[in-house]
Amino acid sequence: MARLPVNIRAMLLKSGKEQFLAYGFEKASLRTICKEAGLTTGAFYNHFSGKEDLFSALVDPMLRGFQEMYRNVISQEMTDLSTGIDNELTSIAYAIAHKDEFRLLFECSGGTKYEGFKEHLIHEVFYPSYQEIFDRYAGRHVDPSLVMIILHMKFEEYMELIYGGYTVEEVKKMIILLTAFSEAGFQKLLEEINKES
Amino acid sequence: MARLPVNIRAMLLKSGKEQFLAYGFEKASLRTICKEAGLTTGAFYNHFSGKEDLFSALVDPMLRGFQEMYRNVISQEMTDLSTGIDNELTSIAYAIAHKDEFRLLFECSGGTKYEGFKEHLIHEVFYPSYQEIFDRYAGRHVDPSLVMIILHMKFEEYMELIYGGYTVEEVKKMIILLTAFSEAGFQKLLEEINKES
Amino acid sequence: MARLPVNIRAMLLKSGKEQFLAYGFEKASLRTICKEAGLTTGAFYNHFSGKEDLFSALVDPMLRGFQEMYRNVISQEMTDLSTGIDNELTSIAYAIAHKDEFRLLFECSGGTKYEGFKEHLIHEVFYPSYQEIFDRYAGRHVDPSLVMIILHMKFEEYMELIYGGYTVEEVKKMIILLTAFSEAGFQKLLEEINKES
Amino acid sequence: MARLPVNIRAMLLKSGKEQFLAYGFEKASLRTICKEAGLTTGAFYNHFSGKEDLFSALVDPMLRGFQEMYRNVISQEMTDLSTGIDNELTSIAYAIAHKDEFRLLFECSGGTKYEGFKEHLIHEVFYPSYQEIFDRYAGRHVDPSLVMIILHMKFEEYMELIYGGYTVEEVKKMIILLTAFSEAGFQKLLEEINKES
DNA sequence: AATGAATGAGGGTTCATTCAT
DNA sequence: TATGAATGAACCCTCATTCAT
Repeated sequence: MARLPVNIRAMLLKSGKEQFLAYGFEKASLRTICKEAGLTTGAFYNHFSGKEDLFSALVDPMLRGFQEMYRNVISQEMTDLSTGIDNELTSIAYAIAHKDEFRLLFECSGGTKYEGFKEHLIHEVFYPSYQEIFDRYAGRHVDPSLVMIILHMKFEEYMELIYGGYTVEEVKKMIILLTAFSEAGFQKLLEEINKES
Repeated sequence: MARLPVNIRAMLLKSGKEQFLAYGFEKASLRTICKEAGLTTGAFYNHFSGKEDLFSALVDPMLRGFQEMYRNVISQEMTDLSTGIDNELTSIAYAIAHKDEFRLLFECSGGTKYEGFKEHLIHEVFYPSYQEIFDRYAGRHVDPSLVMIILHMKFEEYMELIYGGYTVEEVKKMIILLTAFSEAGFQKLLEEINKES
Repeated sequence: MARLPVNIRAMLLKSGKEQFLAYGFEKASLRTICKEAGLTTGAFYNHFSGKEDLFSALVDPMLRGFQEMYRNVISQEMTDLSTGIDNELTSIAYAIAHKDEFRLLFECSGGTKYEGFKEHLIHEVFYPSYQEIFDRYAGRHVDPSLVMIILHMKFEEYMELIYGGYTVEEVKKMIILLTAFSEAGFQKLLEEINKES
Repeated sequence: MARLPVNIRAMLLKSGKEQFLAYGFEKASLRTICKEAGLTTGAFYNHFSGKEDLFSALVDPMLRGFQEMYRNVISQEMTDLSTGIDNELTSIAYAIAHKDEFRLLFECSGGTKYEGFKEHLIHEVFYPSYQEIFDRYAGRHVDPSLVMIILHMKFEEYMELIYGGYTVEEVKKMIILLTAFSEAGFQKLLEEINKES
């Protein structure tokens, strides 16, 4: 019996992505993933070493790409604060191009080694540079709680820009406005803080 | 044999809350919940009609209270914009007082009828009034996408204030600062929008 | 539907013993064990916490009993060498009374925490006292290799006495003869060794 | 692409031996055996007809050699009892030279047609001649149970000599001592038996 | 000779729920 | 009301073997 020349791996990635997005890693059924890809669960293991391996295959390439990109962005940011908007746009454009994988990572990774990635990102990756930028900009040590809250808000802004279904063009316009929003807000915040003390 | 006069229902609610918070609704094991409450799974069904009924019992009272409170708050807000900070504080104080239940609702409700409650709240409850307030304040129709993004950021701000482990006093101070942040940001945003058109 | 008042636990122990003896721990199928006991695999877990728990339940009581008995036997043996035959008989009678459990422990425990128990017994429990008795008896240090070989032979003797299907009476007669065999052999062995050096 | 002139069959035999020795026939994974031999499971079947065929190929040549050798040894033994030690040494030297295959046969053959080979050897091959030699030596019919037990002990002695990691020289010395042990023991045994009756 | 994909049954375990007692 | 045993389907994964290419 001739088998169709379809790329089985690609079909597994496709149905895996669908199921993981729909139910999360743990709840997603490998049986269903296989059924939708048209093979038995036994056959699955000729292509991936297990459920988590499939998840990794969906998420890892994007993750490595993002990390590399972020390294470039942050090194620029630390030397030249004015590159902010361009860098944000670069990051978000990348994320939009890998929207599904981001969602997998942030919202469907419970039970995998990627669980808690969002918190890791915020606390270990973004926060230190954020605090430093805030402190430098303010010329004093800014309350970490405030920094963290604003960072969370910023992160949520990104999420909406990524998941909102916007084109990169639309995102660009919005980022300009939202950056105006954030910077004006931050300046006002500093004024208030200085009034206090 | 005399039984201790403990309130079985209360113990189930307590261990249910613990397990749901720790593992989420779906992954939490009813067996474990019952074991921790000191009874068998069979006995459980004399007190609740099922796993989800227990979850509802944890979340529903708070939810009704919150909805009532929110109705009052929003009706004031619509008639007098200056009541903002007080109303926010009222809402957040309520949420802090029911922190666990909020977390159940927002982060542990996957698999229940409350799944997607956060999105429901944002889109169906908060968004309409937000859009109206923004439009009125701006004196023109503000891009719904922008409103939605800022609403999401605002929501994240609340989340952090609720979950951050702050006292109401600390929250009050932060809200004042963060309101300054938001309002200055919003004014700047309007300026930019008006420049564009 | 009335259930028969059979002791389910006992039936599981019975069919578990059968399957473990027939196929060993790893190859034995829990599904089959349950089927033979007349229940579903799900129900099994109301009685035991898992496959190995069932195995332990078969083997542990006997093991604890044997260890206690051995402690008594060996303390006598170390103070009075002439008690040998009685003590051997005591041990072997115990083992015969728990023949199946011994076989489980020695031949069917691969994959459980009891794996390698026979080697443990020989090397850690029997060998040290054997070496000491031999050395004392010979009045010099006996080659450990020889001691170990003779210990293995002794162990095999016990195995045959246990598994051979003999009554305790028959075993008693045989032990007397086999002890004569061993002791005469050992004396001769010592002569030869002394001749050498 | 030129393939290296390695002998695939030999590599399969090598990795098969390793895996079977390490995990036993049943638990050893054919996949792993093939992987270690550097080919796919599919290719395996061009060299062997199945898992058990590979096992046979490891064990059969040695087995035939041993059987032939044993026939010579036993025919001598039956005509001239004094050849005992030399014959034992011959057998054991053969076994040491094929130590791995012996272990495969005796300890790793569960699930193959060779399962129970040790018992077969003892009961069908060794026992008849042993009984005859004993009877002849004693000048009367010796209790088969005793013969069987002593045969088992003898067999265990051989096992230890084979697996103990000794050189043939060391084994020779030990056999002399152990034969003294056995023969003195056996003579004493006969005395006791004759006393009884 | 070799590949690699497929099979299909089987492995132990967990689950929310039911129900006779 | 409480018990604890039972259900039966689902979970991910492994296996020796087959076979078109």
